Amino acid sequence: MGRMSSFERLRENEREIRKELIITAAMELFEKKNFWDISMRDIANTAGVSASSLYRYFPSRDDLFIEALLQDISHIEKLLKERMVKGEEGIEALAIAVVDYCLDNEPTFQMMCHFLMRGDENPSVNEKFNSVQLRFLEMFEKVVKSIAGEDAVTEFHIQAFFASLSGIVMTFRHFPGYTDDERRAYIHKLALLIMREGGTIGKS
Amino acid sequence: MGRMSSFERLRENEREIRKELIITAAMELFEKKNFWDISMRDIANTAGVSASSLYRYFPSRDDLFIEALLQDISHIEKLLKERMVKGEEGIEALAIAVVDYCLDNEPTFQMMCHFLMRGDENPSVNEKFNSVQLRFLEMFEKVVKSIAGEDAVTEFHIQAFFASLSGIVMTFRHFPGYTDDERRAYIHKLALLIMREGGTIGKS
DNA sequence: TGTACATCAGTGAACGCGCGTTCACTGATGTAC
DNA sequence: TGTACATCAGTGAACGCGCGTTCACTGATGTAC
Repeated sequence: MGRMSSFERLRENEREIRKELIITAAMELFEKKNFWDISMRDIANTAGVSASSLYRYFPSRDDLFIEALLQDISHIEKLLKERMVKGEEGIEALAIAVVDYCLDNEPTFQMMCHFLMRGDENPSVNEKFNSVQLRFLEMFEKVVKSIAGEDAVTEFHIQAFFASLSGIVMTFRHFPGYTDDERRAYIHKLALLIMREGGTIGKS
Repeated sequence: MGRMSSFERLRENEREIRKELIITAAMELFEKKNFWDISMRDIANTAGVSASSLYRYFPSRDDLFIEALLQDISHIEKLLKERMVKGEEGIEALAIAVVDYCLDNEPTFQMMCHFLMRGDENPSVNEKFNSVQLRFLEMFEKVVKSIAGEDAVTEFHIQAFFASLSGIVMTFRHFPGYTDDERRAYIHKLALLIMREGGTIGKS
């Protein structure tokens, strides 16, 4: 960044605050809409600015949402840690917590899947998402190790583990013929199955 | 359907054949394009008809692709069985085969994820996709049981199992910093981890 | 103190695009009597 | 055999939409001298 006058720093701060406000507006919309149905105009309206203003702060819609995703990481981390402190313990409780987060924050989950699926297009967006993905996995690693101990688990296990959970959520999130609660219970069950007995299939 | 004259039956057959040709055209495009970048006009051009003609056969784009997905099921089933016959054996080989299919047929995988993620919108499409999803899972169940035996596995295991594989593929399909081959090897590794030692995390 | 200039947040209007889909129509084929 | 009618595949042109994004501009604030 180099030297900055106090004024410059102040302006820079204000700029960051405004970015923050825009992202907050976007995340408010998550309570009302699908990730895919949120337009730049929606976000602008919610933030109380014009659509063109958004482009002063984010080069594109994708860039904006990547930053929202970045926010979510710390949000999730905090939430998981809280749940762990509250007496729920062990990797299995963590898995349930992760699943619940995905179910209770659909647009975040949609957003993540969106970026995972589109591995092409704008290279700058891609690069940003890649680093977000890495931070995600690091965050999970950190949380798992704080529960199971430093050496109990390899990086690979953790990765396989969280990727599996998202697959289960994705596959059964709208499974037909159940109420929301039943679906959640079902997903919990499958998640625990993976955690506990993944390896026992066909071995008995 | 009731009684049909021979002429009516003939016409009905021709109609089915034309539908087939359209779907084939769509699947040809899978070799060139993303699922999301294939437009009705693209399909029409490839099939050698006008875009408006497609609507004589399919009420909407989604309906068209659902039928393509339906085709894929039998395609995958055949392919998995072939691989199993060729001497590769066991659930683990099956997992690798499934992963490979997803990696080698990106647009099919994208299409599946697309419908899994959009659990709203057109209800008729939804209903169709739900039945496709059920058939998918039944197909996997059938294949697994033909390998591991009728009673070796529960429905739940199989579901958790395939959902996990798709999660792993989705998460690491574009993981940065690897070549395609390395990525594939990495995904194989994670898939096998889930199959073999899912339950051992944090238990040692 | 005043004047000329630079910076930047913010805006309304418009661009440009491509999409899925519909519409009114043609022309071929078969049917009824 | 001929005539009137029904059915349906197929089409080109257009609809209608909403999107992300850009543009030319205003107005406030700070800076240089």
